[in-house]
Amino acid sequence: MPYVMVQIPNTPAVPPPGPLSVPTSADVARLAGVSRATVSYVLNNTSAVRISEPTRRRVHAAAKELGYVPHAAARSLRAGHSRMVLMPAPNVPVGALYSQFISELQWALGRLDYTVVQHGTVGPRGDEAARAWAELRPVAVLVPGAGLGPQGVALLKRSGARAVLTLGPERVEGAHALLMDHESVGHRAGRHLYARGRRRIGVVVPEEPGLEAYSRPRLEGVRRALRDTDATVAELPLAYSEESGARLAERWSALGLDAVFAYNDEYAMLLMRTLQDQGIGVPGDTAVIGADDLMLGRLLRPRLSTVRIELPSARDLAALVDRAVRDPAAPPETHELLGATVVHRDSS
Amino acid sequence: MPYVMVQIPNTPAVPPPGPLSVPTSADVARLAGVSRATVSYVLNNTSAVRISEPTRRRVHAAAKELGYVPHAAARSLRAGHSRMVLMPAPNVPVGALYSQFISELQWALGRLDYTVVQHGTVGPRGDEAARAWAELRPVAVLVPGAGLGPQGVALLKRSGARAVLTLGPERVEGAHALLMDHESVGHRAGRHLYARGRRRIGVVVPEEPGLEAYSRPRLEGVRRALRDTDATVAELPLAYSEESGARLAERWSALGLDAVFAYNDEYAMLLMRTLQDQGIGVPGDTAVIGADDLMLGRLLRPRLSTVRIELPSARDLAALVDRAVRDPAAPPETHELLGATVVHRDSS
DNA sequence: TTGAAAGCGATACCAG
DNA sequence: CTGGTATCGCTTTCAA
Repeated sequence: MPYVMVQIPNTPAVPPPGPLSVPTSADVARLAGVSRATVSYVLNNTSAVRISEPTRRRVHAAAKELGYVPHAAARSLRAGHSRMVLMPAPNVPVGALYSQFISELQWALGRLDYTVVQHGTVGPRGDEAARAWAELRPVAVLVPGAGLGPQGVALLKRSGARAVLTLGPERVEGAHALLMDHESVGHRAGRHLYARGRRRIGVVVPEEPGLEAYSRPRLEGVRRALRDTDATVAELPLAYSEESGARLAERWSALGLDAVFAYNDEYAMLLMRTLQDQGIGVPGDTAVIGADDLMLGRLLRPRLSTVRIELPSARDLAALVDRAVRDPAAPPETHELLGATVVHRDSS
Repeated sequence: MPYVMVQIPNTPAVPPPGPLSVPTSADVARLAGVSRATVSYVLNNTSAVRISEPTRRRVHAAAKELGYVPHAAARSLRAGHSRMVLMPAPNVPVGALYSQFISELQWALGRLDYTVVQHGTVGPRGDEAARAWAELRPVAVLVPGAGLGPQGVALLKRSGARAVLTLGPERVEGAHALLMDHESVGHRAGRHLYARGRRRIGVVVPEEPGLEAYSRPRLEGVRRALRDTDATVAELPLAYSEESGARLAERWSALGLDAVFAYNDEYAMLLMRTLQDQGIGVPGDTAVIGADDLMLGRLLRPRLSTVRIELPSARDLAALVDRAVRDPAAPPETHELLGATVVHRDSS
């Protein structure tokens, strides 16, 4: 004989024991002897509704006793929106400068009551990753670097993102752009070296994958600075290892360069060391300039010249995100962040 | 006369136009002329159900046309679980070593089909933050550093986390522990300096907030190494700036130290530079040893001695997370990650 | 092979 | 002041 399973709606005969099941607002309601609606009102301090003080206390007590934590997904499903700002987690080793910036940005957005999540993306292609990001229905997406194309932006917006901001070398259709003009970093370096009388100029290009987005524009910037001059530019692949540095230094006299822009301060330190070990004088034989203005550079001897990059203030950027979220219809803004300035020390 | 609003369930008279609303599976179903169930079957390749090829194609076409992206929150709400592994985003400037490790871990967990989310926490207190993490109902939580207490762990578990792992100086009740034994880092350094004949030993303690979790154990390790010997230990507060370094160096002869463990390689570089600028010989007058074995140290002259820290392999750690998730009932494991070894170069 | 419907957890209407 | 209930988007039995 077939039997029928009868499920009593919303009221299991025995409350499921212990840590086996996660407490819900219904559990809190049951324990407090009120309805789920009341629980919701109390825990969210809904001002449109007055709940008596004894009831409030019972609800709070019940919630604490059960260790109740609201379910963010359920809440935002119901609400139709969240306050999640999504950023892809960097998948290349990223400098101290940048991680610091991320931290500050998180803090600043937190002040505005946003929650920042960094999503660990598998593939390097932004437009595919955009799909994974869109599944989380973030209210805003902040994408550093290149890789996100117009269709990625469109996908995110169709999925409810009220603002998409890119932080990178070029504008992307439909997104607010914070142009980090790495080309101008190279340009400043090239102009500086030229002004110092150098004419045969090398540019370090890191061999580590994932840095092309920065190294290419920097190289192009140097090229542009020296176009229509009597100076020449040589591209110098270099991995961040002593061996690679030594190999480059050995070839140095054959290269006949009198100056080098070393991509950043860390590569500059590596190169300076290996040049000095080869008996090549800095800045006498070869001038060296880095970028990023790390503490590191000030500690080297000779002190390292560098191109300092002014990152946008985290608070300003957070405010921009907030404005964009509040007014999604506004046309995408473009901000030029050209804070590249040469800090001339002793190595150039 | 009162009027009644009749809402036709699930079938708005006019499909909402354009990008105003986010397409749902119901929209896909309507466009493809099938039911929502069928859409779900097709898009998830449900093997228990056979769907005719023409239907599949219609569904896929409709999904693509609408730019449909499934709603992760709704899905995991229904499913009752997610594959999200949550980590707090570091809120202190963290070394290159560590960011590299995070990247690899994300990749390794991605291979196991987990999604890693770094949550930007506001307060530094882990137990309060735990509540915010719990709202996201992650399947596992991976917490570096100290700050998460037993009640934080309990809260996360009650909220459905099948595994909580801490990556830090000490065990936490209820969580799997990967003990990063910073005390032994200090111990190795102290023993090394003692063996090299040094007796008046300084230990740099960074003044930057947030690093105490690491600097305290390292200091204690040195103390332990030198207990019951004729050596003395002096605590040296130092901020990561040239001025702070210079101030410390000026006091140096008054301090009468013949060796120093400089917290890590970066602080060691700072200190070495300011000592040398004061005419204090390294290692002649004062031996210096750092930690972390950064490239940086090999490029200094004298080459920097250091304590190398073996981080666990990201793949192993990912596998551990996976095991813990699969078998939440298993008792918490404790893994000692004592990979601290002295790399003796020229500065000590 | 496809469709109808229940329900995951939380919120906000409306009625009592 | 409080409770019932529809709803968000999706998956998954159960029926047809």
